[in-house]
Amino acid sequence: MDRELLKGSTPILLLSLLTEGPMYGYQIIETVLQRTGGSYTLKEGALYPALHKLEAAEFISSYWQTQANGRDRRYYSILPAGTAFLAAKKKEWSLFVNMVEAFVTPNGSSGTKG
Amino acid sequence: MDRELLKGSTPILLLSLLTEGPMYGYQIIETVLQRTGGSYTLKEGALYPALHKLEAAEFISSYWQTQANGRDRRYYSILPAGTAFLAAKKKEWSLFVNMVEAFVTPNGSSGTKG
DNA sequence: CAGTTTACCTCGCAAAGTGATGGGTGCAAG
DNA sequence: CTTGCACCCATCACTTTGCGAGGTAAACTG
Repeated sequence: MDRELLKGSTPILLLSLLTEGPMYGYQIIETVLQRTGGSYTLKEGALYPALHKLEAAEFISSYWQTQANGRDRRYYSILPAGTAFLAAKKKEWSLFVNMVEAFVTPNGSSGTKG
Repeated sequence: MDRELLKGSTPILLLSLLTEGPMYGYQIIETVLQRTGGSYTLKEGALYPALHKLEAAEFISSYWQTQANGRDRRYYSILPAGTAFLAAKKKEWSLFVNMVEAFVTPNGSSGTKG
């Protein structure tokens, strides 16, 4: 997967994931890895800064939770502002996709065969 | 349009445009501007370095052409290697889009309403 | 006790886009 | 002839983002 293509899509991914419920960092990485069948390993160096930025913007909030075994995990959950931001991002996303596809397939031919 | 989303999509855009025929820099900017209805202004600082990189990789080639009025224009045209590269990029692109959409719409709902 | 897994995080680097800036030509207005 | 604009090329410093590597620490495994 082209890393340059990924740039900018991380917030959408994160916010989308969090609409399914609170998650912690390590879990997010594992989830992305599993759902993409191993083709996309979200890196810690990309995840944590992105999470912190989202939290600083008050799109998500975090809380520490201690498990039965004593380990602490930092859970992130989406805030109303994050949901609104995600909705805006989704629109931007489809605009972006439509734009690129318009150039890639100017005549409208469905050339996306895998 | 989110500029971070655009990162990495420029080569696909450029190569796709050039499959329609040779074009020069200024023309590319104007074309993108018109086709997107003014929503995406491809910047010179993004275009020229991208074009030069593509040429260095021998995906495209350029030639200067003098117009009737004496002005010179640098035309770029796609090479066979560029066509092949574009095909690979297209696959990556659809993989990428499918991946993001899988997270954005996990249940498969077509929620991309304007 | 040592190694692996879980779980958090930061830092230096590379790649790409933005805004600013600059060079030069042709043409119309004053 | 000078000013200004449209055309046309291009580079540079800065910012953002992801990557790879490194660091800390606790619990489980052998």
